[in-house]
Amino acid sequence: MGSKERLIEATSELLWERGYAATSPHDIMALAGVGQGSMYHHFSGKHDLAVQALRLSIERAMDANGLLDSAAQPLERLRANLFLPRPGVKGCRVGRMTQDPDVLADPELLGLVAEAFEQMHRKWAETIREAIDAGQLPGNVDPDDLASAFQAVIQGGYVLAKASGDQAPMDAAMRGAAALLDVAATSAASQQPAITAESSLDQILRHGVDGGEDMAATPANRSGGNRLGAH
Amino acid sequence: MGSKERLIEATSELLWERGYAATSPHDIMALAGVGQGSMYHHFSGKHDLAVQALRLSIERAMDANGLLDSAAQPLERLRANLFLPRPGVKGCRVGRMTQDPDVLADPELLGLVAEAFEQMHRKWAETIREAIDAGQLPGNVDPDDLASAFQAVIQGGYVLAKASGDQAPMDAAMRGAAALLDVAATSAASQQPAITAESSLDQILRHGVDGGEDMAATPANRSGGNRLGAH
DNA sequence: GTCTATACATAGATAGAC
DNA sequence: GTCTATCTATGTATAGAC
Repeated sequence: MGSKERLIEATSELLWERGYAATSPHDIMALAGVGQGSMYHHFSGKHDLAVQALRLSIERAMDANGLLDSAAQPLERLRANLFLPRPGVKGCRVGRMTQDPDVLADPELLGLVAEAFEQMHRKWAETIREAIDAGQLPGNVDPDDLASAFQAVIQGGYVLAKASGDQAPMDAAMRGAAALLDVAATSAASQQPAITAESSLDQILRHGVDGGEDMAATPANRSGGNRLGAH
Repeated sequence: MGSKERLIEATSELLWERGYAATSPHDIMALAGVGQGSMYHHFSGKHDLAVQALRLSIERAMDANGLLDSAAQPLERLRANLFLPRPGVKGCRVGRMTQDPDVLADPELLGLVAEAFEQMHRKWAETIREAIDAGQLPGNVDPDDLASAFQAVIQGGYVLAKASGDQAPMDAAMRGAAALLDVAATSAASQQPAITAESSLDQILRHGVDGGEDMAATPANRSGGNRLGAH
């Protein structure tokens, strides 16, 4: 690995650990093990170095979330992505940048971060749409809103973990989000059957218990079978 | 307002806008309109100033979330708190601190942040417990997990808003979280009635519509009924 | 209590030798 | 391509006058 790559790697690490504003060229050179001459030969300065390092970090972060693109059932992809191992206490390489004043003031750096979040949002929303289409989630939730909520719970999970110095609150947040997702999935699965079952009860009550016809083949029966099959 | 108060107010604002590491004593003095002599007379240094300013910020942030302690129905308090107006693009005065390297390295500052998050967590969890006890949320969700999820979705909402420079993604995240909460509430509301309805149906089915023998009361039927009750 | 003057380290970048 | 030397501005704090 040449000096240039080592400098990019070092910058990427320091951007993660200390952010942009608090990282000095001196820190980078020390971690990369190169002198000032090399750094200013390969890069125009701190900004240039940060742009290239951030591109690398974002590329890696997107790859780590490739699970959303897998071939599994959409609902399962959502759950699996929530429970992806994430280094809460170290924080998010990308989300971290949003709190750095010098990043916010730098259109190029901020643009990279914004684009990354938009791209992840599209992935989440697409998978949620598939889940709704497959009847795995209720049709009355907005996929874009839900996508933002999942992005937020992950980013916020990092914040909780860093605040406490402990992974536990982030894991708890993911479990809480997954629990709500499960309730929604159950609701979607029971929606059609539940309505049917209720109306069949209404029918029975309306027609009387000894009315007679078709009992075994009631929707209630099928609903039980469908629900088992759905999961 | 004396120099001391002005200095604390100015520090509080700058901690919010630029964080701790990127805020210099010079910035603070300029914003407060006082000289160096005043600052080092009232405070031992930057750290001391930050501690007192952060205490103030936290106090205000807790007050802003006092809604969770209101007398309204617990579920409504949860929803209302999600939809509290929040300055997404400006970020969270408290959560912001978790991304500052100099805060993470300062036990006193980090301790204040950690304590604030714990306190908010207790508020959320307590309200969620009340909602479950009131039958407004399903009994099988963990209040602590759900509390962490709500804290995270808010903190993450700030991150999304700062990344995009737009309040919209944060609002979307809150709507998404509220939608999941609503599904859970609907599920809880239908739970008790559902059990009753289902068990009455089971009874009808078990005793037979035509006086017959248990044909309708197959395991498949009961499993469908039980699942409605259990979830 | 508040001011100005001063001190010392670090940030970020340039110059020029090898 | 890489190194050391140098430069200017800023961060953080102290000294001492008023």
